[in-house]
Amino acid sequence: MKMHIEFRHLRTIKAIHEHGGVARAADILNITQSALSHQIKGLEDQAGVELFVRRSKPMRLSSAGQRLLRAAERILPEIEALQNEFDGLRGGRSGRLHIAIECHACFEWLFPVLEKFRKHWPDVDVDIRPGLAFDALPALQKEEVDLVISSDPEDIPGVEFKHLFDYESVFVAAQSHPLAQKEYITAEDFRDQTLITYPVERTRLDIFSQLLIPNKIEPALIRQVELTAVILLLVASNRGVSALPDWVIREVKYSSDYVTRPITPKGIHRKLFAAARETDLKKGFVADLIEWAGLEAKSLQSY
Amino acid sequence: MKMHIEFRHLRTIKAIHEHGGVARAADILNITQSALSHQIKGLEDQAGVELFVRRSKPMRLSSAGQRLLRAAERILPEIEALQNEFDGLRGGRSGRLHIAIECHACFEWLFPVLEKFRKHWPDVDVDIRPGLAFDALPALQKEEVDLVISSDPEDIPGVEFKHLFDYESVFVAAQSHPLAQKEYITAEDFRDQTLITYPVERTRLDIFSQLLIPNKIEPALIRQVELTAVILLLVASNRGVSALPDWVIREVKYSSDYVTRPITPKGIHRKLFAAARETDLKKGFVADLIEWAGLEAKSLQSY
DNA sequence: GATCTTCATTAATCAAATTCATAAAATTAA
DNA sequence: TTAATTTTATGAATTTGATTAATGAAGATC
Repeated sequence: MKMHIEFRHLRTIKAIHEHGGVARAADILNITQSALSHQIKGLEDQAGVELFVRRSKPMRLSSAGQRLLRAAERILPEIEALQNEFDGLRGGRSGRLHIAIECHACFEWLFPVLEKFRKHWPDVDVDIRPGLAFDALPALQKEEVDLVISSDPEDIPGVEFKHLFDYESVFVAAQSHPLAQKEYITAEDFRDQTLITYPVERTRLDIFSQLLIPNKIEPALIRQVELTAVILLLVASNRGVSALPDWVIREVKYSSDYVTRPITPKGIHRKLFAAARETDLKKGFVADLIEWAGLEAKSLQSY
Repeated sequence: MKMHIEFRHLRTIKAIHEHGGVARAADILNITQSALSHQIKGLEDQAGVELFVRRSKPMRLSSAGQRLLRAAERILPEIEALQNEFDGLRGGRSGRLHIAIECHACFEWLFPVLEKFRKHWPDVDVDIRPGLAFDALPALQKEEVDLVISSDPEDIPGVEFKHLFDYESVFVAAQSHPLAQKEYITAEDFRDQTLITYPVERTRLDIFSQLLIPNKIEPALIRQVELTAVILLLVASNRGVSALPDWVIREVKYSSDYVTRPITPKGIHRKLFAAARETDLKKGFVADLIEWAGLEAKSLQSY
């Protein structure tokens, strides 16, 4: 009454069927014929079912045996794929790279990087997860995510922040907008404006975290828009103002009817980092992605 | 460097994930915590991959571990279903009943029987296979098929023929047909007729095996038609004559513009049998099907 | 900081898969 | 037909490897 079905049994059934006989199967499986005979007997005992028809000599699968064979043919490839995947994982050829981005606009430059990445590391399972952007760093520690794009480095054991590039958060408005006349923009200037932002928490928007929250200023109206191109469109047609990373504006040029101005006399300057677990940084594909992200960033700066 | 992935490992991964921790999982699996620890270590060694993150205490699945979990959740239900199926098989509740029919017309009375059967034995995998009707008996021995409906019992070891019912193969023609005047039909009568038959080999048609072949008579034309109703339609509209089991004609009455006559003075009388392996005859569902087939046959006779 | 969990490790034990040697049954060849 | 060959089954010995018990270390929790 012991002995469960094991992979060994599935392999046995498959081999016996494919090579027509226990002896031949035993050869293929590098095992004695006796072992297979015992194995089958054991399996038939515990299942309480005849797996083979023994009327004629090279014994054939019974109907129950055929049912088992079908299961084997579905299950075995699955487990082999898994083994291969682990082999690839060990060799660093395959793996998982789930990226959490804290900065919404980062889609813009991340996509071309991921395109290149996909080509070079086809066996790596890439994904972007903007959803859990809030507590991305804990998720990184828990291995729920493998890379975080963030502007706020923290000192977390086991997690390393790699500097990607610097950027400036700039004010954008239509050419005809009154504030377009000013040399630079201040917090006060936003008080009676319609501010267009990405649909994320305020704390994750530079304009709030760096300017409006410290100065306790609330814009007249906030309008949330998903796509960068649409934000710029709305700004150009004077439906509001916005604050965006400088490279976004250089990249997306659907209209030139807007102007940019620094925010505060010195401007809001920020850095962007890629955070990954130290153990993962040794992996080729993680290192590559970070390197390519830096390169892509540079090419954006050089306009 | 030994140890393959086994079902035990899949169950372990699943249990650890579901119950959040090795100790709790061990409890569920009726095994010591130590055993699981060893098991995981062994698996990680052979896969060469860390399956768990051990940074924090109730340890969590790593990305590789999550991949393994996904596989486990696909594979385990499959093997459990198989176990249940075998349990049912042992109890005679489930099983396979693939039927080969040698007589084409038998569809007619077999379908209602199978309807009843399906209701009483929902876990039995029923199928009709008219395709391999030629060498059905060898297929029965090889367990490629489980029941054969045949008119020609043979003495095969391990196979038993159960008598179902007697029938007569009768001649059918339009009322206006010249042969409709005769008391009975002879082989000679077919020489200048268009004979309508089912699209199967001649040897499997009573009219050929019992009359035309022994008498070396060839009909003027043979037309093959699949459906019984269509055969009777064609006969009624005088496009040819046919020979069918008497119960078929009683059953299908789309037209009454045809008459039936015995073939030869005594008529062609035949018996129909169900053949099954002796070992299967003990099974409840096989016995039931044969019994119900007999009953259905009787109800056909009683018109 | 003391206590309680949770997991890892070592050595011993125990179960079961495999092997070896051999028999039995069926198939094929002579 | 017998003889030779192939194929599967069996029993006892062996080896493998999974499990356990006992204990230690490292977090977590209060």
